Amino acid sequence: MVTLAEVAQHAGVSASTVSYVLSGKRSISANTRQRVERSIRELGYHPNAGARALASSRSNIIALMVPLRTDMYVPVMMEIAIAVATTARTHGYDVLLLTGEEGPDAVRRVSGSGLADGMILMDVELDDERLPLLRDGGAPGRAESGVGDDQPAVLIGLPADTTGLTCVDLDFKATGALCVEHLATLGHRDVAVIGEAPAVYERHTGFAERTLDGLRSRGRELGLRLLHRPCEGGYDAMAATLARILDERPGTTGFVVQNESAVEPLLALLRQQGRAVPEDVSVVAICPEQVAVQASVRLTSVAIPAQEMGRHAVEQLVAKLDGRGGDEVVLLAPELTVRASSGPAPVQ
Amino acid sequence: MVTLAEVAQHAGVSASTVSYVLSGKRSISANTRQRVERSIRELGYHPNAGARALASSRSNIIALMVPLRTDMYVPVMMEIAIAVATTARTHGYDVLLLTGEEGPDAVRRVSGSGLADGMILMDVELDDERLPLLRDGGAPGRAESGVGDDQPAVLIGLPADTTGLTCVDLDFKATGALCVEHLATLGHRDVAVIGEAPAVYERHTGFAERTLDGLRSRGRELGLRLLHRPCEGGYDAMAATLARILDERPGTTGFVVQNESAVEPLLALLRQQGRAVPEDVSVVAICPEQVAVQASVRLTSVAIPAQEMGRHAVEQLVAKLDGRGGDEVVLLAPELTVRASSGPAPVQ
DNA sequence: ATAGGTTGTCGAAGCGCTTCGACAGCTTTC
DNA sequence: GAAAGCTGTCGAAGCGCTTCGACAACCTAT
Repeated sequence: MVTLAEVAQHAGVSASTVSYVLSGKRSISANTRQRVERSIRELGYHPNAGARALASSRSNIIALMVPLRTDMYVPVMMEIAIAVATTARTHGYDVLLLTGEEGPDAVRRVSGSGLADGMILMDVELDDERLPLLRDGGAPGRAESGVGDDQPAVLIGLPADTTGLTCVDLDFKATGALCVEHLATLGHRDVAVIGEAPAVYERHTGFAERTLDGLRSRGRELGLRLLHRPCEGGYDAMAATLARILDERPGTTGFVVQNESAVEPLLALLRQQGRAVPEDVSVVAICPEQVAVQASVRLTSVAIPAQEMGRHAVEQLVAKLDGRGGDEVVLLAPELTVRASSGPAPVQ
Repeated sequence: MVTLAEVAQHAGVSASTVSYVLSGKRSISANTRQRVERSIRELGYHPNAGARALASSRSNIIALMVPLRTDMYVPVMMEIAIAVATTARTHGYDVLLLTGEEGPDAVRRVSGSGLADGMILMDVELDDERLPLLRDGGAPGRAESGVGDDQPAVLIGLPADTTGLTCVDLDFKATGALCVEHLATLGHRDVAVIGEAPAVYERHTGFAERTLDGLRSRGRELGLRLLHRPCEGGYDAMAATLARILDERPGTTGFVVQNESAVEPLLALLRQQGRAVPEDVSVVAICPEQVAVQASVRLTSVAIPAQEMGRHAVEQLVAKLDGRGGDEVVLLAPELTVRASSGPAPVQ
């Protein structure tokens, strides 16, 4: 293991000079800098992370807490995680992967031990247990949580109460609104919403409820008749759900699908029943681009901008860590792309 | 920030005593231990990770390098990553998430800086650039790589040359063999293999080639006629591939699918062409369980034991870090589960 | 009773880095 | 031409922990 001191000796300068070359926190003459850089290269020096963290009380690590369950949106989660890791590196940070398993304890552990400088939380519930630990010392007094030095954090997702929190998310309410608008414009009156698995709603995951809110309130304004049904992924569950929907509202011509693992089953079932897409029924999905273009019918969809969310979250967090306070809540505007799965409602 | 010294003072003992209570490396009287533990609880003490790493030259962190690309097996990757994180925690380790982007440099950086105690690499290519950095100081002399103190590592996947490396993987050769055996037993003679995207083969990812090897050699023994076609995911690509296959071998009655994003398109296309599954054609998939049971036809499949691979990898690595050298190469035995997508070959 | 073990605790050194204050040698300013 | 300000470098303190050797206090075996 090469140390700072060895580099210093090799370059004929003091240790502090090498440190300043590395950090750029004091000016160094071009000459000295070059000698030091050369020594660093020749000796293959890498600063020791532990020593650095100890001396500077900065670990240059961001913790990312991903959901443990894999019952939804796996590709989205993965894409976010990778975007976070990649973006973090461009800012000189590494990423520590935490699972939701430990819950609030993980937050305490990481923040107490100085393992990470800040954290990014995914899969935030409306009233998440971890939030009290993250709010910056706002209203309820100091000793509210035990984490005195508030842990800089960014949420991907939106809890019920965002005071004192920084959040990044797709604007799911606008997303819902956009979907029904599109269908309404095409003349559809009876629209069914294939939602996430019931468990997702029971958990009070914000995005599912916000989407529904957007769908409903805009749907009402536009005079649509909306039927919402949660649905587990897979063919069988979708078959049952579809049967119920068509039983209740035989005139349904528009579908909004939020559960990506219900998309392909739905298309197959519709085909099987002789309902042509988009001639007889239109389908709008809320899903990653890739799913939309790879489906058996190219789907009209609102994309979930996973990468952008990950990138944004990191940038907000880095801004916080640098003392530049970022915005509080960033909602990314949804974009609907028209593809081959939606068209004018059939004349009755 | 509570420090060791504060805990020591609060408990009326010396700092080293507290340290020994924490590490258990020396015996401590029950009385003292309890006093110290009480102080730790009352003060909410968490050892500082940096200081600990510096003093002990152990970070208690495992680095996990995931592929940057998301062109294949995303759910598998995610499941492995989560299993790694979860298992690591049970051994007192945290997980650092690295993307393949940095390549060999990431290995050098992490191992040089002491950021992690060991690493787990996924998506290993047959002749991976990162391997020379990981082989323990074997044949080619000391200065072979620049990483003198060899970085303990475990690969998930199998490179061409495994000397000096610890690897965990599904036995893909046996997997391929198992698939053709199943089809042969059912009386199928003409079998088509829907492979991964061409890029996966060009990259010389071990598992794809090993599967093919197993399929071919066992297929030959059983007297099958095998046709292998790489295939991008999605409906259009699958349609083109299927057309070519049926054009070339109209008598094809068996399919082995390795690309999970080709599964559903294939089923849809077969249905569309009036070929019933499993009456007219049989389909065997190599995919995670979840995909197999959620498909529109419950698929006969060989499962990819993602969780088990992740868990195994961590356990091997922890064993290495504890000085108990693990096995060198662990190949998990494949298991074929018969479901509704395979049946006797039609009589011609 | 005495030499030799155990057991439980402490003090101090040191891990490799950052950072503060000091200062030598300049240049600028009136 | 002295005061004031830069610039570039160094030495030393210290970050919070682990770990080694020392040693008091006790417990055996002779």
